[in-house]
Amino acid sequence: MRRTTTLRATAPAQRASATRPPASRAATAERQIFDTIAEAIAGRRLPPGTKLTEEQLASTFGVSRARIRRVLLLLSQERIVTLKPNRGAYVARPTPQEAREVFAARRLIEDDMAARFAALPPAARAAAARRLTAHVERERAAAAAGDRSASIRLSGEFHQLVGTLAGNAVLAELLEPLIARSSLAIAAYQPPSAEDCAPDEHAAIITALQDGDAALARRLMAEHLEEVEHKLVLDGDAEPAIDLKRVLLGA
Amino acid sequence: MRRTTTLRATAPAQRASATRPPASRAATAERQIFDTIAEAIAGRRLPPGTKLTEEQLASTFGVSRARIRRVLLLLSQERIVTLKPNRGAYVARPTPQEAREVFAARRLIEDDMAARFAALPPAARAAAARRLTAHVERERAAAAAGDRSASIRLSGEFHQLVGTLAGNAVLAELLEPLIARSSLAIAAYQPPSAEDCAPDEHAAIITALQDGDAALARRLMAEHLEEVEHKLVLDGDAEPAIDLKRVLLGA
DNA sequence: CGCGTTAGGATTGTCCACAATCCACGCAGC
DNA sequence: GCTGCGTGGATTGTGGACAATCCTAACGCG
Repeated sequence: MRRTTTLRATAPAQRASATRPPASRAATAERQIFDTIAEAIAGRRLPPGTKLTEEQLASTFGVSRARIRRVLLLLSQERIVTLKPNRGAYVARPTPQEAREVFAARRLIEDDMAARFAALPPAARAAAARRLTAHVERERAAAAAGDRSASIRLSGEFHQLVGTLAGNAVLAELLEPLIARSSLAIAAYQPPSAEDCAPDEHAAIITALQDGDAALARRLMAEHLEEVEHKLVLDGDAEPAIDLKRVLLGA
Repeated sequence: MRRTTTLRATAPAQRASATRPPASRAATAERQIFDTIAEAIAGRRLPPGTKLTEEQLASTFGVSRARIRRVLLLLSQERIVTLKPNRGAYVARPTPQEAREVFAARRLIEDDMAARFAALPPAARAAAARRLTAHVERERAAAAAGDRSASIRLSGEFHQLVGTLAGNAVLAELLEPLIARSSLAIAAYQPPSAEDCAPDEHAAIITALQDGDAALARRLMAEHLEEVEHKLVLDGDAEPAIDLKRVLLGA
């Protein structure tokens, strides 16, 4: 037997809000599997291109293949996983173009969210800022402990949290897969030398949000996202197959 | 046998781009079913709350229940359909809050798209504007023919087309379910007296886009969306169940 | 007469076995 | 030695059967 891909069952943070206490047992189990895989991908323990065999996942989580199948379908809907017919599921590899577009979409949405957050009534704003501050503390702790995977996850969750607290749930839902796709783009295109997203920038954003300084918050958020994007190497080396075709057509 | 819900098999416009000519036969069949149902919902032939029985859908489309099941899962991901565990699938009924948030998200995204479109290089912009104009012609024809369902569908497709032509595919993907959800909100909250989206407003937007007048295009687009939203009656009458509870608590 | 209870029927959820598809390897032919 | 073509093994896709769940309605009891 070949060495199976490691998928440690770290219980990830609950996704969205758990409305119903009991809910459906099956549905929650499925969500846990979803979150575990999504988190492993976002945390870059499963790099782009990794094959996700149904059987392996089924035995890993101790469930039937049918359930894995549904989870993979859901993951493919978020563009985190690519489903090739009769070939199986693979961790998605965004194209440079797609990566740029994802970041553009994030800038648009998160700019609006920053403005929205800053416009919150003072009391709610203060409470929300406290939650953000507590979150950044956890980011700092993970960074200090050298836990790279946790750092990455928490950094994404920071942005998600800003969106959730900003008060438009629909926009926050749209943001969620974009953050995951960003992480995928980073995994694919960030040179190993570059540092990840520092908690300090997040802290600066919080200060602006807390003060209700919408203009500053938006500027900092935009700069923060641009900085992350600019660390990526998105030019050059297109797909080898395409290159080949061009060579043949050009020759 | 009871009268089955009418789901005429009008072949809807191809969704996104059909990259591969053969592709997977099953996948395309599934997409067709998806599109047919989605279009029936968006066209308000299936109003919010309608029960979507797996068996009925399966026999209607002549496929197995398993495939219907996948389609319903996908539809529920787009928030067009609500999946209640052990209860089945229902056409979603957005809350007033959700409806407002959907329109807010649309304003944000479509404002950006209008700006993007207006900033296109002149040649591409002219070509794109021609496609929009051709589309509005079809809207006019449907309106003149009194085909309400087609009018609604084409009106949604206009916005989708602006997004597609504006050049950010990721944003255009995000917009798609938002348009469907808008249609659902309209079905739920627009009084029967109100008129639908008129093609003339679309034509005015096209002119501004064509001229590269970003400021005007953005303003017209924003006004257009606001007008649609303001026709809805989103205040008052919360869920009856909630009302009951409040009465009991208050009494 | 109203409420709680309990079968009945229908619908959804799950699993399992089989069919279809595809890649990798090996082999003949040039 | 390289190219092209079958064959084997593994993996995915599909259908059908069965189990679990829930609503409806009738029934009996207080």
